[in-house]
Amino acid sequence: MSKYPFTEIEPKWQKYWEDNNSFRVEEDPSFPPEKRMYVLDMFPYPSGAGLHVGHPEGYTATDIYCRYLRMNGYNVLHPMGFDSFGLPAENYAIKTGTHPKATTEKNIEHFTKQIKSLGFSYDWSREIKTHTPEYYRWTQWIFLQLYKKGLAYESSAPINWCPSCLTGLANEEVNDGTCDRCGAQVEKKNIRQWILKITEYADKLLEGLDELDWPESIKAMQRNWIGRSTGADVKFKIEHLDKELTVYTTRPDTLFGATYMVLSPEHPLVDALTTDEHKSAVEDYLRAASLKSDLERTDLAKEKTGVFSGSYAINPVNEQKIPIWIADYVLISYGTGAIMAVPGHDERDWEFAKVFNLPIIEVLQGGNIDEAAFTGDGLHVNSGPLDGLGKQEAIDKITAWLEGQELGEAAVNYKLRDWIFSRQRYWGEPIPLVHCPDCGIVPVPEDQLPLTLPEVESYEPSGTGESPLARIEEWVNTSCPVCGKAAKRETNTMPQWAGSCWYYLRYLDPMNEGEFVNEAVQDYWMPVDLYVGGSEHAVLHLLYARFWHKVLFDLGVVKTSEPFERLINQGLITSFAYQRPNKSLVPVDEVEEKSETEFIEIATGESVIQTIAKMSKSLKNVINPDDIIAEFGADSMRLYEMFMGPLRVSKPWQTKGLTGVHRFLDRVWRAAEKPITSETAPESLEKVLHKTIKKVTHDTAELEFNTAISQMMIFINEQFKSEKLYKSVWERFLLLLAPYAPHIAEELWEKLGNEPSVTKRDWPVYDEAMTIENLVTVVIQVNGKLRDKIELARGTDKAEMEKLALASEKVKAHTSGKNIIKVIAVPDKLVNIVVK
RNA sequence: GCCGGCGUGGUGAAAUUGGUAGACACAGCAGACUCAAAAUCUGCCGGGGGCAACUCUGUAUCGGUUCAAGUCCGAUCGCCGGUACCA
Repeated sequence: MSKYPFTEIEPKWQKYWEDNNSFRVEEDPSFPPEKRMYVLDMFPYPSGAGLHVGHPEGYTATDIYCRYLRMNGYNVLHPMGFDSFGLPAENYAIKTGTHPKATTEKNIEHFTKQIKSLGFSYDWSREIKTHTPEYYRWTQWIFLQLYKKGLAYESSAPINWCPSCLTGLANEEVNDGTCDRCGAQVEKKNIRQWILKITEYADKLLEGLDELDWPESIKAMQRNWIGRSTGADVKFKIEHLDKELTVYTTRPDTLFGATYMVLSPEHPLVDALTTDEHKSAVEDYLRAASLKSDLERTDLAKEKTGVFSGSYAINPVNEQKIPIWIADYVLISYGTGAIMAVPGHDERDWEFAKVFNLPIIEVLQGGNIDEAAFTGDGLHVNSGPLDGLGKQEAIDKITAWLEGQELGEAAVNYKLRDWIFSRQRYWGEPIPLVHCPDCGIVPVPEDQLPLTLPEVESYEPSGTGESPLARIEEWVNTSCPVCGKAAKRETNTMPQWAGSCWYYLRYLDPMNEGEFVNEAVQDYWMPVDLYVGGSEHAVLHLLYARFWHKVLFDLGVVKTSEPFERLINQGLITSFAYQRPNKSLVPVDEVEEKSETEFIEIATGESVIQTIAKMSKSLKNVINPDDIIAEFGADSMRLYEMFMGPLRVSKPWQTKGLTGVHRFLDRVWRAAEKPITSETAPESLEKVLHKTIKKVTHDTAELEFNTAISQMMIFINEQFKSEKLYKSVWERFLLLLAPYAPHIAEELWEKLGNEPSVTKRDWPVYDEAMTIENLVTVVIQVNGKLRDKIELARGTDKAEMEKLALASEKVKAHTSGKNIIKVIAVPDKLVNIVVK
């Protein structure tokens, strides 16, 4: 394959852009507000593995879009940085003793080099790294604002504990009972933690979603995660005990069907409610439950277990005595940790009642409660005053009655839990608080920020679960900022999410030493007009960032209620892999390709099928962008990632497919070697150019890059037929190509004798009239089937079309001897003749 | 189970408001150039039937609406992502 000299021109133009600060951006007031765009990529965690092909996908998309916007007269903010606190560097430090800062900065250097080798138009002068004291000073400052607003509290409730990361995890960081980061089994553990009251913002986070231009799937995930439900809290009296038991239910209308109650094993009243007679059985059950992991309590164990406490509660609506059970299918973390069980109309309660032979009463008609719980709507029965009412009416009526009797009240609950914000680790932002024996918890004064990380000798967390910082005496021991007495620093650090919660704000004003971001600069750019990244951040990062932003909004320090106006998830880049008949996957290098559709596993000789899988080291199907750039060039890499398919869907990488776009660029290069003329181009070529400008303009604006590239290929195939290169046509084509393949476009632009740089030129315009053909192909159908095609002048009227259509010999063959019922003519499109 | 999304050639994919299904590529086949190969250029390329003109059929499956359905509606099957004892 002949290769155009991309190895020379790509570094040449990257150096040119850098030397000329081509992409540096300022808050220039001459751009009207609607011509200011903030286009943001999710910044990477600088892992030791370097860039993978997934990173450049989103980055290329935004780069093309930004270059396109600049050529259309926009002032574009397009920054890049690094999410550089994080566990892998610390774990590496534990293993090798290398300072996480050294590892991190080396990785950043590598990432920067890789990112720059793709020719992206970032304003590098705004680069931020979350691990630098200049940056995390303000992360700490924001934490203090949350603390002062009462949104941060200490607690030692049982939390998710990862025994491998030796740190606490938020609910959303646990997948199937395993740690989101390392995959280890998560345990329950009591340890002192800092927690952020994200639940206080549950409603705001929910409502804010409505106004956002985000994918529905992501909004649905966040709504589902917040999990708002409405119902009622109901108080139950307990027989022979002066205590009340409050339960939360979404179905207070089924109160007459409550035949027993269930407490979570961790419920505070368990002890008091257990009678002597049942004590040993209950204790055995509690012990067994505490030993179960989350995974065993949920995924694996659908079989209901439980134990009777010996006590009874009184149903407030009918004074019925109902037994109180203890069972681990009730979670302490949701609602009140206790439920009223209505086995007739709740699947879980039904299953439990079947196992323990508890009574099942029908209070709502419509199902067969001997077979299964009925959860639909219907008329109430056996429910006293609710009889004959439907679901919603009954809920309203009983809730009002409970409130009147002071037996309960309407209530709202959320699945969302507060956010465990502290990590017992070294490589994160120190939480800027001091524990004083007299004054209690005291914030570090803002003018003493940043509170920097001390040097440590060992990165191993202390055996007690405390952070390695706890062992640095000279750092931990400090004086109280209020009373001056000896005090101790908080030794927990912040989770990795902290830095990424607000980085988009710091890009606006990265050098500001007096405030986290200047107000006028915010007004100029915010909110983020387009945010592009992977859907793996659908709940975690995107929910946390929205939470912080809303807090900052309520504090009056940011002006928009939402940070990211429009969000797009790029699809995952997958790879081919091979699958055995039992569905297990085989690494690529253990398979031989017999033919296009036949593959065998070398070791066994068994045939396997080709399938699509995530890239992974174990499947040996990971593609390294460096190799691709070395062999085909950055422009080919960029173009291929966009040509593979729509940005938003996942698609498999095929290096073979890359040759197509590489050949296209090679053709562009060779086309430029033809003799240049300033003569007027033939109309046919000029027309193809206008169509190309139209399509590329539309598709680039809509981020439909794959079809824009197809159209440029059509243009070059047309241009290639010509012996000459028409300067005016060629120039405009190079401008279209520039956002997509900026290096070759710059080089060929210069080769035409033009001043660099193409990035500063105006986007070409098209003439609508030139995109329209005078002759159109009109299709003639008989009963909807294609029978003939005729070339007609554009705008031929219906009557004429019908006449010509009926005159067609091919049509006559299908209409002769039949009755023409109807003729439909769509101008410039088709004629359909309906016959019988 | 629930929520969200997707099913189009050998492969990646196009199809703007319902109006020629498969643009643009990859792979394949044939030819040109070449001593030869690579590269390049040209042509063919959903399936069945036919020497051919042509014809039947085809967008996961079944049904519906319409002059006309990949596109709209209903049901079913399959795949992907999320979530799951949240009362």
